Amino acid sequence: MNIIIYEDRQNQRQSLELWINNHPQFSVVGAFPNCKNVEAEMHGLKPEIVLMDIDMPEVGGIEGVIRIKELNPDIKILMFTAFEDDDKLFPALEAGADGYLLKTDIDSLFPALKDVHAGGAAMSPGIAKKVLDSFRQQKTSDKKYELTKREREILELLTKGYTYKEISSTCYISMDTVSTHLRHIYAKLHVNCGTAAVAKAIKERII
Amino acid sequence: MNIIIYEDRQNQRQSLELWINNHPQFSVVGAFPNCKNVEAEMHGLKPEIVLMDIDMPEVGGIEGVIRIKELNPDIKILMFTAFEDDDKLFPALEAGADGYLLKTDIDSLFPALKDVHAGGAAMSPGIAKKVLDSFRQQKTSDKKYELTKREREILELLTKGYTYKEISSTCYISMDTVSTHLRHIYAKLHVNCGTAAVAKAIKERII
DNA sequence: AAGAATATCACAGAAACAGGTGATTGTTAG
DNA sequence: CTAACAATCACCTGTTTCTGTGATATTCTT
Repeated sequence: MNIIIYEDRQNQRQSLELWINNHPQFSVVGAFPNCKNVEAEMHGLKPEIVLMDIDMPEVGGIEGVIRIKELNPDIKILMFTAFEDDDKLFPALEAGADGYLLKTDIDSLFPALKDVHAGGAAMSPGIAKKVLDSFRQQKTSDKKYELTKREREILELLTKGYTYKEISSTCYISMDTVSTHLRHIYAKLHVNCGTAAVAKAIKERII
Repeated sequence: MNIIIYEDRQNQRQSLELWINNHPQFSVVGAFPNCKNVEAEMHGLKPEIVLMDIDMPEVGGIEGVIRIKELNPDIKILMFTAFEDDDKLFPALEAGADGYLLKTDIDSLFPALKDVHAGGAAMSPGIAKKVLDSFRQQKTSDKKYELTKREREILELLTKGYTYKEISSTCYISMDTVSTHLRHIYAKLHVNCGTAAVAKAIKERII
């Protein structure tokens, strides 16, 4: 399995390379301090897996992931970094990284390399937790604002872009009643216009 | 570490119990064929981790996760099942499972138990891949409507409930310009009012 | 039976918005 | 260079929405 390493600190890069090359199954075919020339390096060295640091001078790891995945999505990229904060994590995953391993988890490096090579994804447990949480975050509140059935109904029509007039004829009530209901809805959601209400309703899965 | 097992097949349940009890660090304090009485069982046996199958008669594993997490979110739940399909996976994660291990990955059971106990999440590589993919899939339609940077910026402010006036002063542009931008945005999104635009923007993860 | 919550309707003024037309200035890509 | 696009501004008109202040009828709870 051919691997390229991107890591700006020279001693880390070299010891990583040595250590990986010691494993019979893996072979480091290149190691670079940043992603300035990823395109050429991918073409020239044809790695199957890229081990990617994030914080690197000139062209960083997240930009590197974007470029590599654009070039060839089949090249697997395992982030290998000290960063655990969302600012780096989610952009990296969105860019298309196949895994995200913390450097403290170096024991899991070989299994992780095998996992991503097999088409799976590898993540440190804490990272996986963050991903799951963000995945769930969408489905949180529920009854918090205690809208009545009618209010929910009208709010839902509002999110569909209906005007007061359309809502009134859909529900067989007058526009003034629609207006009254929406007034109550705004008060309950602590907003003061339709767009904010719709935003809140959708984000918090009220409708 | 005290563990409860939910697994409908008796021989699997028993051999799992034996095997886990053999490990010095873990102790099975209960094993049941379905989730009919989770509430009582949680109260009586006070487990730290629940190992949860999905397909069980009467009350299944996903319903079990919902009930347990409602009762006490601190109890960690590791799904342990043969199902790899999205129909079971995502509902389980949404319900609040802390990990999802395939039965074929039984080698990873003890590390996974330790990971979830430590507050992390554990997933089989293939499962993690699905989660990452779904995570990314949301942020795809980014270019579908081809909004410009400025348009996205203004749309985002609109979703926050800003009025034209507020947007104009936030962006240091005139209200007429805001109006022009929004007109273009509505045209691109094929809507004709702010609420519909906001609804579409959030639902399709444009902002 | 009284009180609370829900759903309905009305009037009215001020503020905000939608849509049409038209124009200028950069920047970018062919 | 020119055409297309992005971003900006202006004016105008009619419509829609927001907000305040009321009122009535029904149902549900205590």
